[in-house]
Amino acid sequence: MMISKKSIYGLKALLNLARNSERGQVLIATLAEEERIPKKFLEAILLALKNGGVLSSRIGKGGGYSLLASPRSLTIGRIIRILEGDMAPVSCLSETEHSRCDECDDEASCGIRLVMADLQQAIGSIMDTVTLEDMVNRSDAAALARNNLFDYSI
Amino acid sequence: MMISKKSIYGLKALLNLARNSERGQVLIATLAEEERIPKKFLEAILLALKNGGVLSSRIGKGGGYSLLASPRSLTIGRIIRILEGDMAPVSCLSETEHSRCDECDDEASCGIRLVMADLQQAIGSIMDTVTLEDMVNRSDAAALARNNLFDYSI
DNA sequence: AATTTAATCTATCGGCTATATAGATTTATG
DNA sequence: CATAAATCTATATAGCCGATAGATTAAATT
Repeated sequence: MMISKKSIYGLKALLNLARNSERGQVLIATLAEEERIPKKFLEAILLALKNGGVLSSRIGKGGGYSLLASPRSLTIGRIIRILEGDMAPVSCLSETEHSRCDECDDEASCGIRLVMADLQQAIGSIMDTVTLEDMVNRSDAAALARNNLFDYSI
Repeated sequence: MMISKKSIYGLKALLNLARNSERGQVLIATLAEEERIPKKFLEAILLALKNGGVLSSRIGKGGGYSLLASPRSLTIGRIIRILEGDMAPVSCLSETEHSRCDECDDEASCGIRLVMADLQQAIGSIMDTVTLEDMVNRSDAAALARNNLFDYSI
């Protein structure tokens, strides 16, 4: 039921890029350091995101990674699907490989599947709606609110 | 992001018990066979559910397991929490152990955490609402609809 | 008391996946 | 050509998931 570190790291890196669009190409090493992510691990993650069409990269001097999609159109769901593979709570609801349930005779009337389909729907309605930009904005708003509180409390 | 087999097995066993309330005490072996669950594995699951206050058991001849809570009041969320431990999408949102996030400076303004909190809320609003009885009813309704369709299509 | 039944406890195991690291290679820049 | 940086290949380690085996305890029946 938990999101992997891979996805968290990926999200952090993307959020960093979204926040610093003026920097152009950013080095893996820079992202790794700023977000405290194991560099080698981040390599694989960014590569996957590139293959997923979310990032572009340039090799060699002056190279690095940059966002391909706009933060306003890039949903967290798309990112998680690339890194996690799927967001189905049970395998018989997988969007990619329809691996049918070994154990249940009739999928259509499986009570568990029915509930899980609702759950999948609820998850999707958040994940496929919230964008990178939304996350940045919400984060900024929260930080601001916190600072204001801090100012007055002293 | 997926629910473990442990939870699926547990749910199936509980649904079986909910459907056959007239049987009284039911053997692990019976549940294992009817639901095609590895018996030894099911043992541990039922034991956990008993310790979670959901089942009662009787040892010895004529013994077995039976539901302690009523199917109408037993939510799927409660079951999953017992078997899965938690339903938090990220560890820093865990309900049990508040394991604070290693890597993020300020939890309150972490964009990822903010979205995941919404997700957790959405998940909970389903899981803590749907009961065993609901699942049985929905399953029956789906099976009925399917059979009717079948009747007319011939 | 003896026997049978069935849950409970203890221990273990293979395999898979998540996380992480190392080194070699390719591609581009100047 | 030298340098910089991504990319590829390979590996390691740990931990957890799913599953199994055997011994033990508790209750019921005879």
